[in-house]
Amino acid sequence: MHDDATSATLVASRALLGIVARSLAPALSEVTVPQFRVLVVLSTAGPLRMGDLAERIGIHPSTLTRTVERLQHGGWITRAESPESRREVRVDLSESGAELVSTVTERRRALLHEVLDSVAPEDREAVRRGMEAFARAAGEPDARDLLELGI
Amino acid sequence: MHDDATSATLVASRALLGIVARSLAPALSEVTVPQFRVLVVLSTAGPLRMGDLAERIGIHPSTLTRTVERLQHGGWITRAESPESRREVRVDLSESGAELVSTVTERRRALLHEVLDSVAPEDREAVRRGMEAFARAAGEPDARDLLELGI
DNA sequence: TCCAAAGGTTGCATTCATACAACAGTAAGG
DNA sequence: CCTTACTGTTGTATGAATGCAACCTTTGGA
Repeated sequence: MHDDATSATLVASRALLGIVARSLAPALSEVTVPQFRVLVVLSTAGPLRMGDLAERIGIHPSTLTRTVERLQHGGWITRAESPESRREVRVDLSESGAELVSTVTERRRALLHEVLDSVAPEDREAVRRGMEAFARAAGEPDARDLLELGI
Repeated sequence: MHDDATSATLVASRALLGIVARSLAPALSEVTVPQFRVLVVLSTAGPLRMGDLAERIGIHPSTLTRTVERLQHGGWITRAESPESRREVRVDLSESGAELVSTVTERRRALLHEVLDSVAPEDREAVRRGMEAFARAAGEPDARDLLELGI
């Protein structure tokens, strides 16, 4: 019965994907997708130990060592001995790293705003209400799923 | 003025991304993202010559040669001499390849349907109308943008 | 004090994507 | 015909992600 809504949402999802992709583009010219994943996790979870970070992302610690090495070299993160234990390594976003992530978010927001500017005024309330209802029904997406796309 | 709608859309976009990611997961356990890109282009554009395909995806022809080699080896595409000119190579989806792509689309549709199932009935019309209005305002996303995400 | 567990890193090996340059075969125009 | 342009592939090189196994440090417990 709500196949119309499904189709409409499918189409809208394509449009949204375009926006997401465009918001991501500048970041992906600086770092790779797996690298950006690391930055995103750090930006939402805060500083983490290598092991925990690897665990969250779902990669082997040795892989993370190399990726983090590259990120540090690029100045996107900081790596320091943990204050608690000298064998633990604490990774955190650098200023540039935090900025890179927030650039993406802001750009996405700006692009959305732009689109909504061109929504017919009489439809705007439906968009707000529809999107809210949809988000409510979908619930928070699993972080693991989002990471798959590097987001 | 429509900041509420922007925020709502931003949140909804995260939910949608989760769905897109989940719909993509099974395919990405079979082929890589760049490989899937090739399949998607073929599924929308139909059979193409190597050169045109490389052009659409935006990669070097020699890169495509290798990627196509892997896809053919996996049985996802077919490669044949063009009927028009013996120096041209015509690439097309195999049955498995077409199936892989449609699996993703169908899965996405199913997941969306499921979410919409749990939208409060009184909101359903708003979702449909809102999504339609949004998609209309956003327009067709640039194929280049979508490819960025491998979609 | 000494040994086992915890936490990371290094060595090593693969796979993939990527591009450039050089090349081979084919088509088309003169 | 013969030369030039077109099409795609091979040779070569690089960089990134990835995992496993071995290893070094540091902790913590006995």
